[in-house]
Amino acid sequence: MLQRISLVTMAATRRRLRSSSSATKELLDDLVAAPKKPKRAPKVATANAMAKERTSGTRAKAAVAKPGKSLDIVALAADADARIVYTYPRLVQGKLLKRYKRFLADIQLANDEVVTVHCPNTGPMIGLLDLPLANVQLSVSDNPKRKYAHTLEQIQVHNGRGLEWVGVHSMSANAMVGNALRHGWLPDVVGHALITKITAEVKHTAHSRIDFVVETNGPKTFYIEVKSVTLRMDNGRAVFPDTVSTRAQKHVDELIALRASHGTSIQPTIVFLIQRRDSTSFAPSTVHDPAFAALCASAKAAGVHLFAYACELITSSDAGHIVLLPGPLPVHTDD
DNA sequence: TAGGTTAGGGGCAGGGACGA
DNA sequence: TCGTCCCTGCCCCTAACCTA
Repeated sequence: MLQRISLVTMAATRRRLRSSSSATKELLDDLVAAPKKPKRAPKVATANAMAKERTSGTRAKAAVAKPGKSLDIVALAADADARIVYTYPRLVQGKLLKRYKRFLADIQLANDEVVTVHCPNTGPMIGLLDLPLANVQLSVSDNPKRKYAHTLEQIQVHNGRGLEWVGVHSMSANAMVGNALRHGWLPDVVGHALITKITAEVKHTAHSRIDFVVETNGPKTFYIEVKSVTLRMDNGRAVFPDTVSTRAQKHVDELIALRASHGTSIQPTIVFLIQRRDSTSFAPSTVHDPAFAALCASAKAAGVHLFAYACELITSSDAGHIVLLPGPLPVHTDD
């Protein structure tokens, strides 16, 4: 029986979340828990545990999904009041001097030391680089193999009304959605049936993986693709992508193909995770990638579900966590 | 032939998955 | 345990093509 449901007690969960030194590690260990072979301890940047592994290629007819990583399901949503989906055991503040070479940024720390950090967002980061010397939050890794110990996690932007933290770690969105699924915080996404199994990174074609496959005691299996959203327009609407993304187009195309090949036995779904709290709705960007927006409209018409959730960074003195905000937000695909 | 434009491809950093 | 593969997409370099 593949079903694995771990019972996490309320006290234990709260204890874990309070323990800043181990919270992230345990959360993420749980998130990617392997049945037998324990994984090595993830570092802060282990959001990459959910890193997508896809290759370009022709869209083959959906094959039988191959098993990926099984995720423990938290039967008792002990910390449902907090809805913490991600924890940074250690954060360092600084000011953004420049971002360059796609993966790098120079940051001035509080002691005036300038460090080069890894920037885990490969996009143009439109709207995030406007403020000179913007405040940033860095996570710190003790992995000796890393060239740069710091990872850029959050940038503070001005949204017209005030300062706002925006998460830039595009791969952490997968970890956040994974945790939300485990805790049952996305009932709109997977229906109200009992989740029996969550598998991450499931290979479903010769060249493609889906972020999550969620099985329930209902008739449908949910195939969920996660997209990280950082850009917000002046009208309060979050949009994705912020540049032409043929890869994102490909992913939507794959979900449409899944729907066409499997009918109603599976439910292809896209979850747009907005890594900021100041958005009131979401839309695929017709400005930055009209083809993607058109594909999303087609996908919706074909039966692919689109959801958008926002989250918020809560910081303490030198740590922080991400809280999933109530949702979903309205998704507009018709304009 | 020279200059400008466009297209294509590789490199970049980090880390998980997978196979040997 | 280790090596390899692959993901992200911008940037830069080179090649191909077009025009004057």
